[in-house]
Formats: sequence, C-alpha cells, structure tokens
Amino acid sequence: MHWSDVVAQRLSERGSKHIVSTGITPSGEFHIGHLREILTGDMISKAARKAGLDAEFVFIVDSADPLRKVYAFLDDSYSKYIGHQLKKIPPPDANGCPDMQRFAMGVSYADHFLEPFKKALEQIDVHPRFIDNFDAYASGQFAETSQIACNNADKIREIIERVSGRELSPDWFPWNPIDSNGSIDGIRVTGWDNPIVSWIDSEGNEGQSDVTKGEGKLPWRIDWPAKWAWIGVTMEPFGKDHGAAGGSYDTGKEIVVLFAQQAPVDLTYEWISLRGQGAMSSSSGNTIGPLEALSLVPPEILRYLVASTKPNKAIEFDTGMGLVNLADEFERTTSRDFSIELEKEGLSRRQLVAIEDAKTALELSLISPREETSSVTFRHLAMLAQTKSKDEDVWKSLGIDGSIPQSMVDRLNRMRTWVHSNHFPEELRIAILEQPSSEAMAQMSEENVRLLPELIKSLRLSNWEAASIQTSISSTAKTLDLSPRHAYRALYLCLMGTERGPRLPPILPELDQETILNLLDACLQIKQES
RNA sequence: GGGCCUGUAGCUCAGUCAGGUAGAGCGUCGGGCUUUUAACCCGAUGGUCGCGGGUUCGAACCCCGUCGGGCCCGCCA
Repeated sequence: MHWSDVVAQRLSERGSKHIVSTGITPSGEFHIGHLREILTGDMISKAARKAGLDAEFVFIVDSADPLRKVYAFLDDSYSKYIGHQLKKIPPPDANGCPDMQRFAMGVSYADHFLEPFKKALEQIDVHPRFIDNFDAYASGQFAETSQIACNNADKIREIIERVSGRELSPDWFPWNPIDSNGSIDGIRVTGWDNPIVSWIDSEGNEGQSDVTKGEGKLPWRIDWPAKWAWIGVTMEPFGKDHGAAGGSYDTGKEIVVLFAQQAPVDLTYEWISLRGQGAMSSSSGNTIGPLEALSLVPPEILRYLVASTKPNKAIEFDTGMGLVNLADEFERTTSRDFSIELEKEGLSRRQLVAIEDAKTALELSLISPREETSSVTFRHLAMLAQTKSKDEDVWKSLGIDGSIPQSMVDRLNRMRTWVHSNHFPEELRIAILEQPSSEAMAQMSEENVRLLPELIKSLRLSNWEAASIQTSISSTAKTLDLSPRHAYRALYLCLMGTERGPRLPPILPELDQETILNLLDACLQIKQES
C-alpha cells in the first residue's frame, strides 16, 4: 500500500471528517525542502478523499513568528527588527535592506517570501486553504486557547519541563506580549488577570496585553497545539526536527488535551538535501528555490519525487544526472499499463505491492491528463534542445505537427533553461572534439578503421543536411557489408571521443562541414600511421 | 547524556509493521534495430541483505550487542 494510503487508513479509523494541516514560517527564501511538507500534506488529503473521507487541506503561514536574527541575506539594519513579528516588518529589497516603500504599500516581510512560494504552489497544483497566523491572532481565533494556556501556566510548564527535559526560567509564562517597540524579545510577564497580561520590557517600560486580541502570541510549543485546537486539525505531517522525542509534537500532544482536543495523527518526514552539498540551508545560500526547481523540472516530476519516496527516506535532490534518471523513470511510469500488469497471474505479494505503489505514485503526480505526444524522454529532449535552436525543428523531429500541446512547449522551455544552467551534467552535453582523442583512437575496431576512409569520402559528397548524411552513413556501411552500427561508432570515437552518442544526422548540419571533415581526416591519418 | 532515521546488486532504492528458497529500475555486457543509434526491443550479468550473537524447522525481516552514515533534543520543513 502506498504511504499516503497507509495514512488515510489511520485517519479513517479516527473518523470521517479531517483537516490536514501544514505550516511554514516565512522567515526567508522558501526552498524545495518546504515543498516536501506541502506536497506530503496535499497527497495525504487526496488519499483521504480517495478513501471516502471528507478532508480539507490547510496551510498555515506562521507570520506571527518573530524575526530570530539578521540572516546572511539581510542587511545589518534589520537588527532593529529582531523579535518583531514577520507580518509587522518591511520586506527586504534586492540588497537585503528594508524596503520601506513596498512596506508602505502593504507588503510585509512575510508576504515578500510567501508570494513566490504561492506561485510555485499554483504550478505544482497544490491549492490549500491559507491561514495567516498573524491575522488569526488579531481576529481572536486564539482567544480561548490563550486564556486556557495562561490559566494553566503551571500545568504547561510541568509538561514542557517533563517531556522535553529542559528547564524553564522562573518567570516563564505561556504568552509572549509585544513590548513598546514591537518586539517579543526581552520582555517579562509580571501579572495575569484574564484576559490581560502585564509586562515590563528590557527598557523598563511597563504595559498590558490583551491575549484575546492578539497583542502578542503564544510561544511555539503552545502555539502549535492551539492551532490544532481552533482549526480542528486531525492530521499533520512535520519535519523530523519536530518529531524527535521530547520535541514539540510530544509536548503538543499533552498540551492540546488542556484545549479539550486530541492530538492530530502525525507523520514525520525526512529532509531534502542537495546532492553533494548537504542539507538545504538558507543562511549558506545553499538552496534551490521552488521556482528555480520548477524552471528546470516539470511540476509532475517534482511531485513524483515526493510521491515515490517514502516520507521517512531522506531525499537527495540532484540537479544533474539524477534528475535525468528521475525524469526518465517518470516517463516510463506514465507509459505503463497498470491494469494489464495487475491482472498478470502468479504475482508475488511484493510484485503486487510494487505495482500498486507505482500506480498510486503516478496518480498523485499527474496534474493534467498526459497527452500522447508528450512521451519523450528527458535524455532525448535534452539532445534535441542542444542540437536544434528552433523550436519548430524540435517538433518536426518528434513528429508533432499541427497544434503543439502547451505541456510540450513548457517542457522544451524548461529543458533549454536547464541546458544553459550550470546544473546541466557534462555527461549529456554534446561537444565535438577539436583534436582527435588518442584514447578514443585506440578503441577503434578493425571495422571502424576500415569504414573511416569511405565515410569521409561519402560525407564530403553529401548535401550536409540530415537526410543526406543519414543515407551516406548507412549506405557506406552497407557497401562494406557492415552494420551501420560500426559506422556510427567510428564517427562517435572520432568526433566526440565516445563509443556512443546522440543521433548524428540532425547534429552534423549544425556544424561546419570542413571542420568535421578535417577532424575525421586527422583521425584517419593517426590510424594509418599506426 | 537522551532519542529518531538509515546501512540490501556498480548506482538509486523496494522488500522489514503481518519471518517461508533475495527484488525493481538504472548501469554494465551480448544481440536486434536498412534509419527516433544517449531512442526503442530482446537476453544476460550482478548481492555471504554493515558486522557478531540469540530466538526459530526456517531470519534481510523478530530480540540483544556492535560498527558506519544522517539528524533531533534553542529556532529551522
């Protein structure tokens, strides 16, 4: 059974109405790691609906969280905003400086980072109900839970200290008021008289905060279960950081009982890292944003990556050859006929499970029905994108005429972007040698050598366009009673230094005939000398 | 110190919850393909399941130990 169906089954054991929740703090650039959170939630919701449950998918934007520190991409002038809520501070401009102009137009720090992510979600076909946490506080959604938390400060303290094993300071209180400057740092609660919290800030200013009006926020470990309570969350996937023993899920599970609610079904997922570069980290700039990823990879494939990997498995996102293999695997999967495979007799349990999982992973990945014409492998398209500068030549080569499906246009555009990026693997890059490679020459077989002079002759006479070159190559081979295979191998060794290569006939016309012939002559000379 | 995840074919992984003669894809090798030659089709190759014990008629799977990798326990998906 696919992992999403396993979760759906757990949900069905608890009831028929569900709210699957995810949440992210918009403290910096979003990256593909965040996509796992949201895709996991999306897929669980879909599986739940498939199982006949009533499931809603929500995405909480933690815009009430404070700025923790001046991140590497921010100007030092942000230091004055540390401790201020992300919804209440200006967005950074291109230099990382506070952009007061946009801020005046209503764009907050949180909005700045959230907007591109929302666009990525559109592309990847995820449509959650967005909940802005700051607004939720302001509109009183947290009023009841905040009051309960403050009334039960001792119980909550006991839970956190016991479960997480950390000691809370004597003046700890389950409410972070906002001080006279707008910060929730360095402030001390001095009294609680429902619904008013009295406080004194680091500068000695005193004030009062009404917990029912969002004049502050609950600390994270309480904020989370409070959200479960007021939204009615019954399922939430979260990163392994929250899932550790004594982590926020463990404390939340007990705290939520005070709010007369049951903790949601949980699912801990592993992180996504960049291949060879370790974990995704905004501060080191070691990230790939969802939009950047989507400029290279079709959304279906990003979905497939998450759908086909069990949540507890770490994903290494590889923008090079790994991507090619993933994309080609996806392509093969789309062309499988699962109904036939499943009817086959004598399938072992394992085989059956593997087929079902692949089928479900594919269903969860598809955004729109695939058109027949789109079954071109990544490799093949990579080659076409490199050898044909005009789109129409690509369509011609693929045998698509008439109207070109939009999905194909998108794929080709992405491929061109990828080819021109530094992510594109050298292995797939088409490069003609400038000098004969002695290493490759040593690999020339007797047939290859025999063919070479004839090939040169024939190519010199050809019209230097695809069809003519094709004929030259195969007829030369036939004349010598050899398979065209040998002719191609000879050419690949001479021109590219490899035993195999992409289809030559469409590529050669893009190159200068004399240059190619000179190179071949040089190769021939080497073989004749030896 | 406490805890979580992970180690299976050259590579990426499935199989571990419900123990029953090691699986898939990629790669590699061989063949086919008179022309989508990095495509496609057919075939083959390939693993003492990290290591050591235990339970069992039988262990990749359960139990104990051990080694290696990643991570969490202040914030981070």
